Amino acid sequence: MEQKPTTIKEIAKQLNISFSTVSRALHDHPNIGLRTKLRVQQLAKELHYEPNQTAIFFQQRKTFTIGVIIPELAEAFFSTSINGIEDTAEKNKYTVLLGQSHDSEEREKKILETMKQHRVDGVIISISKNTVNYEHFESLKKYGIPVVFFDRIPKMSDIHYVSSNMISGTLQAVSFLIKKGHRVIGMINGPEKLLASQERKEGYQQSMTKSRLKFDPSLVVNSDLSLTGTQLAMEELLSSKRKPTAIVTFNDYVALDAIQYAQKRKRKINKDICFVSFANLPISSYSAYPPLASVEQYPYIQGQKATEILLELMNKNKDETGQKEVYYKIIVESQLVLHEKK
Amino acid sequence: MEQKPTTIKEIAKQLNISFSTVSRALHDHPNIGLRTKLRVQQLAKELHYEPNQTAIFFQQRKTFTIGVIIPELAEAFFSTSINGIEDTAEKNKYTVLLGQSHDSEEREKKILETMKQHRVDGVIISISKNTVNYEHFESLKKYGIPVVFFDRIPKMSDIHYVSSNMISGTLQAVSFLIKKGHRVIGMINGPEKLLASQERKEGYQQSMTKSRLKFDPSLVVNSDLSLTGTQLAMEELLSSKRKPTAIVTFNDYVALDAIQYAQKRKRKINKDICFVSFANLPISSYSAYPPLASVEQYPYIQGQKATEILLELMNKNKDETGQKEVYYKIIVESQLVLHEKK
DNA sequence: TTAAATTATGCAAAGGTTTGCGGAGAAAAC
DNA sequence: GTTTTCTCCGCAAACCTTTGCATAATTTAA
Repeated sequence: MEQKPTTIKEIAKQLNISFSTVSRALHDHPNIGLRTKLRVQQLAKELHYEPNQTAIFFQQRKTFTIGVIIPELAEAFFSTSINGIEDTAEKNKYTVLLGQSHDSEEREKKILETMKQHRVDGVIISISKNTVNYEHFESLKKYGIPVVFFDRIPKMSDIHYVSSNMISGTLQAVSFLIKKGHRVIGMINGPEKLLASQERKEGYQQSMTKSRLKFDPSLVVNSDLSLTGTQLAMEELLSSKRKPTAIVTFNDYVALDAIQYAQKRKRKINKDICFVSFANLPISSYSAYPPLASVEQYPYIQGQKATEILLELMNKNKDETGQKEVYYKIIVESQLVLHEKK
Repeated sequence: MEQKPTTIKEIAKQLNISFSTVSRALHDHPNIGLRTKLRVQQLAKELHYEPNQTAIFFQQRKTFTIGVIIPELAEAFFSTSINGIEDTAEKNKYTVLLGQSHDSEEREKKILETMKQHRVDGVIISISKNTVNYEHFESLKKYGIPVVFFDRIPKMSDIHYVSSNMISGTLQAVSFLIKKGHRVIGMINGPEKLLASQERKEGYQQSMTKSRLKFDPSLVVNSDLSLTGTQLAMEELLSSKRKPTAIVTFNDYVALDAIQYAQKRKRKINKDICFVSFANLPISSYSAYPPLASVEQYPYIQGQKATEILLELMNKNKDETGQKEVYYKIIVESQLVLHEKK
């Protein structure tokens, strides 16, 4: 019973005109008679004509598809940013091909490979925290597939990216704690390789200097963001000589793990020790002891911006090629959000 | 600088053979001389030949893409099930085109439309809770695009689906509470239209009857799953004449909202009132008062199964067409998981 | 050697669409 | 009435690949 989709040829045959005429009629091409145009559009509707996109993709060397690769969908930050990506893409008639690296470089490569084969028009990517090799990104360039990075950005020059301002975000967070009277402030940072970690450290250092406090590098420890990684980091901080009374954590997940660990170690949350973190996830509003405040990074906007840049890059290609490229480096401001006590 | 991708024609020209030979050489076709095969494969590698998938898609009338539509990526249940889908798809060389309905029927339709245009080979969908009209699903059938539903399933006959066994899940949940001594048990159910809601009610009723307890329909209230919806539902239960000492909620999000509301109303959690819910999300492990237990629905497995069915449907099409169709109705068993006290 | 069987290669069509170019026919200008 | 100018439409190529069928080349059998 499966009906074959109507084609332009079919319409042409029934109307006894050439299929190029049909094509033009359907596209409101100027060189077309009003009469025939209407006849064609009429019949097209009757036969439920729908253009064969695969043919068009092929013909136009374009797929109106963008590939999106992120580490982990389950993390609220990423699923929210995908909302921004998807909405923007949809508005511009693009669809989203999704891939998760699960923080494996190998998977990341493989997904990128598949996407290249699927001839995506562009790629948005937040790299795996374990990715050390950047060749697979370079290779996309050769094929003229534009790439926009966001949030987790590789240390490469000549790339487009959008990220949130971690330096100023950290500044806000640390200043907030200092204003509350804390003098010894620890930091559980993420993997050192990540740009985001470096910026947090930078921001931490800046605000300490600003307030004429000593910057003690031993108070900045790294976690690989896993539960045990965070616990190790906490252990290190809690057993440090200069007992920190407040800790800034890499994100809310780390914060929650850290808080649980602090409780296990008999620290009274918000008395013995306070927490401030990043991401401002809804999860923390349900938590028993949420961090005092969290730096909102506006993932939706980041996704949106990244997509807008990509759209521009994908369309530019046609017109002005060969000009020296300008690289977009968009910084989305972050904002410390206080968690109200209930 | 942008190099044009190598085509089969290019290889053929350089080797002075016909491009059909090249095609066959690259596919290890039996009718091909070993010498030429090697020569071709050698050159293909040198020129970094990569087949133009869009051409192949077009030629084969297949895109190796499956569309996945879910209500909300941010919900852990769905993002986990997508993991199952993506992994299974990837293993079979399929890619995933993603769309979120955000629980809007209109968006759902639109996404489906776009996916149809993109000529996806099949669709996996968990429908929006506000979808009342099912025409857009029917229409896919006409085009021979197989659809597999999961978790949120429309009330249609002749469909393929996978869902978790809510009846037995609810049975486990309620029995658990009864065994703990509760006699008056309330339920905050989801929207009545959802099959999942009906099944929960069914399970609730069954276990009451089984234990020779009276089934009181006024103890089963519905929430639209929003915060206020849940609060309204809670208000109704708390003000009911027969004070329930335990409540089964539609999912963990509802549970957390309900628990917060109960606290606001000065109920002591796990003393005055206990909660059991569905989904078993990691979120609840961070919560101050998580539900006592939660019914794990194995979203990853659901996604996996749905994809496996879809793969089968997509491949069947070719061979045996016209046979009367068999509809898959896969029930994934659910499992009550107790939350340890710490 | 030659005929027969086998193996390797080429030809050409098909899949649906867009688009530059040329030409037919009609309207306008002289 | 002839030429010029438009307006509208058809032809055909191109995008790249796969594949059935025919044919050329080679091997095997007689």
